[in-house]
Amino acid sequence: MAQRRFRRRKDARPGEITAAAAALFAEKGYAATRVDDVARRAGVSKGLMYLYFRTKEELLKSVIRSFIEPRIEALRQRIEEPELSAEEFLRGPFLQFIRALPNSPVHVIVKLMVTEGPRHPELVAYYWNNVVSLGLDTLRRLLQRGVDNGEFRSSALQEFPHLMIAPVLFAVLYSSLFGKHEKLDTDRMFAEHVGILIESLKRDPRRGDTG
Amino acid sequence: MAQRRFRRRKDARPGEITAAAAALFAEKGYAATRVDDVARRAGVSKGLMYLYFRTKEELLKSVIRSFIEPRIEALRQRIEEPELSAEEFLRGPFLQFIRALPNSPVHVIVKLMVTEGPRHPELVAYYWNNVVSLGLDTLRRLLQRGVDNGEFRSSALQEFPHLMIAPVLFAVLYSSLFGKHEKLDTDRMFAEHVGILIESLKRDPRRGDTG
Amino acid sequence: MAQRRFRRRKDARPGEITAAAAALFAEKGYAATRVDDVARRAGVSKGLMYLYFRTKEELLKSVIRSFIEPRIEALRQRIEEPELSAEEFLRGPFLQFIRALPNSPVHVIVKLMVTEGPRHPELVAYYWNNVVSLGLDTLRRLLQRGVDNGEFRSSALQEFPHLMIAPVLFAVLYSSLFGKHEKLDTDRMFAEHVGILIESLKRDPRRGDTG
Amino acid sequence: MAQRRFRRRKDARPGEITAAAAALFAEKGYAATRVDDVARRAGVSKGLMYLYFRTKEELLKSVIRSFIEPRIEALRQRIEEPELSAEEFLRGPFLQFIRALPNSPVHVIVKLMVTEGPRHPELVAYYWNNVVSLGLDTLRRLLQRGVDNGEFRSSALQEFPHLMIAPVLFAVLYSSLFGKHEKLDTDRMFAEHVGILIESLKRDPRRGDTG
DNA sequence: TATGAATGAGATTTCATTCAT
DNA sequence: TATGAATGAAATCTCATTCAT
Repeated sequence: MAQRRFRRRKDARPGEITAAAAALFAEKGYAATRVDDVARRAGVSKGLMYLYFRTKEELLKSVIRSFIEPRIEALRQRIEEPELSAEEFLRGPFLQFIRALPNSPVHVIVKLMVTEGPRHPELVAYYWNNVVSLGLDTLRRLLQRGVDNGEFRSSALQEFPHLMIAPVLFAVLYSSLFGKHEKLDTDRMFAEHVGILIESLKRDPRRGDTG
Repeated sequence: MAQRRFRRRKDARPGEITAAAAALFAEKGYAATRVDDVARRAGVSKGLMYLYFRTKEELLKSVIRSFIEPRIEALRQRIEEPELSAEEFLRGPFLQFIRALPNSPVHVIVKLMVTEGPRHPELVAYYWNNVVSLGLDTLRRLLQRGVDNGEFRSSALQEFPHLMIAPVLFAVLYSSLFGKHEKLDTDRMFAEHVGILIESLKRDPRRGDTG
Repeated sequence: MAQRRFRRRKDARPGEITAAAAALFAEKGYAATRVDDVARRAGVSKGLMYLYFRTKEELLKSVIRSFIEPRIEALRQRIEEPELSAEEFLRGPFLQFIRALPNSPVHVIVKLMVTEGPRHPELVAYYWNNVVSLGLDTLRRLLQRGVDNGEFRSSALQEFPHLMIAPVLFAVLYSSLFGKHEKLDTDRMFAEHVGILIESLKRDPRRGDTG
Repeated sequence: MAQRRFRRRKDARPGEITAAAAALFAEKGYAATRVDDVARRAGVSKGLMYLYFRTKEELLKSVIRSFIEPRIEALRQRIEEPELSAEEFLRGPFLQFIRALPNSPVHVIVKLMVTEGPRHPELVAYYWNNVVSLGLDTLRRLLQRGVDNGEFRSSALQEFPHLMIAPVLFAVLYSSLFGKHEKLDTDRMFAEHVGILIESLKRDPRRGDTG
């Protein structure tokens, strides 16, 4: 009988609010975003927000979790694709994966971690445990497989797989900050990057050395 | 009996205040730092702050400028050291330069640019013009010298010198965020990074390729 | 047990606040009135004030408008009462109108215009358009009617209807300033004033002259 | 021996400061004028101001006194010019006197009295005693002389000489506020005003009446 | 659930006044 | 005298949070 046409399913609400918050946090930063703004963008009253998130900080945590959680599984699954050689994996799925990142909302979480991380150690720990160390382990295992295969030489990259993803972090921040000044062709840059890595991994161990 | 409230040192004050602000901005972020805090840390009254900086934003701009200005000259001077070969330059002064960065206050400016940049395009432009594009140009010229020398092959790195410094940005942020979780040996990582770069630049052009 | 803090009367609030502000501005002047005072007098929190008026200046403008708007129509309507001769109008409704002014809150707006006008040209323009020039026009039309009637001679008063209301401004300010020193009987003074005006308007044009 | 070329006579200082303050108070109002502004305009350091005027209020009082004092004598002297008939006096010296006012700095004191008077009763009393009541008395004596002469009839103007100067107050404020909207020809308006007054004072007492 | 008016603590900013020099 | 850097109390303004409805 009543007017229930415009009533949304209430279960969608928290997600909608989190999404609105994520967009605004990315745009203006956490501190500069007013709860009012989030409510307006989510099409919800301010009071309702406090029904789902007890404080603004809760909202921040929710935003961060909402970015990490759906990606954990994806990350885990990408790990071993045993049909491919290590080099094929790097030139294929790995390159494809990192190419997608600059156009994805990772920049949101990167910015939030950079700005708010120092005041929220538990978020940092959560992110480190569920994303960073997981990712680094995966890369290490990949390199090890290459070494075991005989594809790759043993190298310091196994200690510093960070170097494999550093350009991704760089590209994400660079594009978001200096996009107006320089349009970075991240696709080609990442291809070059992977090329360099593989070159190094495959080089004749008798030559070259490292400081 | 001592405490002399009026210290009369007009010339030193702006610098002292800027330094205090920089420290706090780095620690807690711009928004979360109260003008009061800066004043207290600088050992100065709140009112005096507004004698030197008309608004909190002016203070931010001053902090950013104070980081950039003294480094512009340093950057310019480091450019060409003609006695060295390009490779020697990379393994010597360049490596030394980037090794110093994670322990320097760069992380302050990186964080500030990431957080406040989007709302202060003129600061971003200033930083891009005076630091970023200058640095990239320098690297490009170095690579070109190597190519002209016959030391290096011609490569896509000339288009993407960004890859040469990406690990620095990475390390700065990584250490500041995850320092508690992993102590990154940036000295060795950077050495490995330079090694990889040179290996790539020197490799026999008949082999290798790029995706 | 009673005091209900939330009174929920959105529609009434702006008016209540404006009224409180008007009273205080009149009493102490705009600059010397603190927003806090207005809030307290309106029985409202400081924060709420800024929900309705974005700055203290907005509040001032609102006060001024609140004085002018309701009077515009009154002014318009008083214009022509065709059953009365021009003289009858002056001795009747006109006299009655100006007699009411010194006891009305006009002094508030007069003071505010005098003090704050110079820094708010748009308010001055608004007041001039909606009150002053309207009033002067009305007086001119009245005089013209008298001339057309044959009641009045044609005179310089038609150019300077200002002279007809100058005593009102005078009385308003004089009473508010020197009320303690001299109690001015404005009723009788205005009657004398109207008498003088009519005497002048009706005099035999062959006699008298003007410097 | 020393550099005393630029040293002003210290006795001129207070006057210079008062003049600067008067100009600024007139322009922006007392409250909106900063002590700093006055110092700058007077070409003096802020500290020095406090040597001559212990508080900002002292400065205000000084400004007001500086306007009143030099005019008291002038007013007294203008009183009786026995060679002239009352009408000649009104059409001559009186008209000339009031014509000068709108172009003089009276508007400064008028504004200051209107705005600051309510909070400084002693200033109001001072002004009333030394200017207002003095002026009204003078006008009353003039009218009395006319009546005694047989020039004028006895009238309510003797009770309300205020009506004789009301247009002056009006013109001063009107010009200062609405000068941009209407350029008032105060010379002609005052002439008309005096004409009306004299007409009334001289009219045949058998006719006319006053409500 | 849902609203948004209302609060109040706390932030930024202003400015008369002081005081070492 | 003369300066102007420095102070601090008080003003304006902001915003996360509450709560009557």
